Amino acid sequence: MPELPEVETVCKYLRKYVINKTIKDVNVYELKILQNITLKEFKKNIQNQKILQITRRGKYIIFLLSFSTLISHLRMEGKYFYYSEQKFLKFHKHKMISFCFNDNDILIYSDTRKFGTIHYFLNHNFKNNNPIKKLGIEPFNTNFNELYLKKNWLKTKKAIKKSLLEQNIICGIGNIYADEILFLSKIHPLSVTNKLSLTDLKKIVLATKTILKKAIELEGTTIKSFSSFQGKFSGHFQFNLKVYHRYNQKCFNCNFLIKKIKLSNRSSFFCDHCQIQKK
DNA sequence: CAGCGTGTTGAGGA
DNA sequence: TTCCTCAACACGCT
Repeated sequence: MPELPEVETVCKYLRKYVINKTIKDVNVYELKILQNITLKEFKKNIQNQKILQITRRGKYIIFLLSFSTLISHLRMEGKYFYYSEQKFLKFHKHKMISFCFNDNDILIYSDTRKFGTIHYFLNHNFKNNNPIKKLGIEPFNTNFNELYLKKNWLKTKKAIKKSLLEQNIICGIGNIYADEILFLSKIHPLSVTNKLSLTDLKKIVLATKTILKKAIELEGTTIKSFSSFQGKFSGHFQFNLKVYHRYNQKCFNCNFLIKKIKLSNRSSFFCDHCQIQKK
């Protein structure tokens, strides 16, 4: 579900509700959510820590606590819910973890497919550790430009669509926005990555920044199940999608029909007529 | 009932 | 090394 704009939106709402709250206790319902720490150690350490800051890196949400760091990934369907009453806990069939604050408000992480993860560090030194360590550049970083891509894609022969999804080069782009970026850049998803010209790379950079910025403004894309917070805030970027999910519909530029192919088992939508393939 | 999927990882093979 | 496909994770939806 969530790509950079959706995660950014979730962060925005989380900040609104839980900044400066102190965690009293935590309940873990699905042990597998904890990636790098035992339940015992986690529970012991997190008590009485205050949430100082909430930031995003790639598709990860980073909770900076008084003396530790909690890093959450929503994978496909993870969602946060916030309540002032404990009784709402029982309505969440797929909850993986819940936090209870000093004022007895609660934050629930719910995930129907249970793919979500939490990494927990006993300090603030998370940047030099996985999963954050392996992430590539942020799309809004000023150093993200055509020269960065040229350098990193010099030897990359795979399809450009796949390259865009590699989080260790650029982080935050997922299947939806990759298709949209390539459409706006007029580049075919099967184009060989290192055959792209500097001009093409420049187009990709510009399209990436433009699309992600717009999607953040519209609070993300709601196709199937995405809601950013409390299950009731959904995005509006779906009304701005130019190719994604538009199979067999007319291209907004040229009226040819949008095509759909499978690339690494993921759907790719594109316009065969507008998007040029470099072999 | 079978197939699908907005994400990530690892195995196995070419 | 590099790249690919497939499976796994688990569930609701079509």
